[in-house]
Amino acid sequence: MPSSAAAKREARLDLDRFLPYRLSILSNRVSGAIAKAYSDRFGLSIPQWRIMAVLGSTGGLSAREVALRTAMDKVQVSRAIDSLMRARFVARAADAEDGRILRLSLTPKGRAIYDEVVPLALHLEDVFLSALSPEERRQFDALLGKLARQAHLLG
Amino acid sequence: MPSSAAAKREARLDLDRFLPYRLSILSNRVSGAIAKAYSDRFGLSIPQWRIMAVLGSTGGLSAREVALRTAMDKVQVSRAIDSLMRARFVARAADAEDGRILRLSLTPKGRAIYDEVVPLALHLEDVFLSALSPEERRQFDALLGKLARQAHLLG
DNA sequence: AGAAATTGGTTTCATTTGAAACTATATTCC
DNA sequence: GGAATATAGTTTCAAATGAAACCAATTTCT
Repeated sequence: MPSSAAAKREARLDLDRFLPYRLSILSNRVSGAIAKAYSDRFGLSIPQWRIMAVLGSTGGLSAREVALRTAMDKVQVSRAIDSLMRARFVARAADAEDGRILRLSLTPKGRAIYDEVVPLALHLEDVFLSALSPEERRQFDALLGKLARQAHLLG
Repeated sequence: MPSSAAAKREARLDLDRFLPYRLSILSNRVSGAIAKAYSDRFGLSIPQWRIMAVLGSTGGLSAREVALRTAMDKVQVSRAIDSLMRARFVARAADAEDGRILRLSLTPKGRAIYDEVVPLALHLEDVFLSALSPEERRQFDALLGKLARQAHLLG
């Protein structure tokens, strides 16, 4: 069933050349650097910030919809929302039609933080990507898209 | 201080286009799929497997060296080694010169597992990368290298 | 030589995490 | 209409995690 690279016996695997591993290291480094910036300046964790990010561009989502968009699980979302509500960054209101659903949105205070964090986020992305030329960025973007679709199938 | 993309006011940020986020999702999906395969078939966690992987290609490393190569922290390494030793996949012996150091290696049993897992790992990598043409794989490899170096600076 | 500082590795403790159980509302099926 | 099932969201409990404290062996400095 393996095809090309999978050798016969005495197979070797060099972690430094194993793409899933390299991807994981890179992602952790980048997320770590960003998490530190958010946390230092705004006291936000990555899950908290992700929720702010989706609510900042689309208000009125339910927790479940937030979970779908952020690829977080519902427990994590529930807990992050809890802390964001205690910090008064996020508010919620019952849905008019479905009593199980709570619609979430940024408070003015939350919006103010959002407006500060977004430029920081974009700046960090920019610094990270400054290692690539514009053409390379487009390539990377496209390749990431293809791989994401592929990974979706494996999942 | 931000430069290009960081807009003025009413800044928006679409998570789906934010590269650090996309990278994180992709990496988690891929690692998750691989972790499941290792765990289902061999009962190995990702940290455990990473240690097996480095010891498989270079025996006689110390825990510290393993930690360096795998980008894991020393607590995590210590614990994973503990479990691998209980499973008799890994053995260790005191270093002749430095009494603090314990040199690690795969046992025959560990080597046998390693020889089974490597083809599986390479196969999964292959399936994952089958979304890309050979040329695209080379590109992705190169871009990942550039970004890793860049991320190293930020870290 | 011996005190002080370093380094390899483990343990402790508090926090984070996720799976499964749970509550409450909606929907489906008879 | 009402029992059975499904869905939104929260809570519980056990395991994974990491920072800091810790132990032991080594090196450095005087």
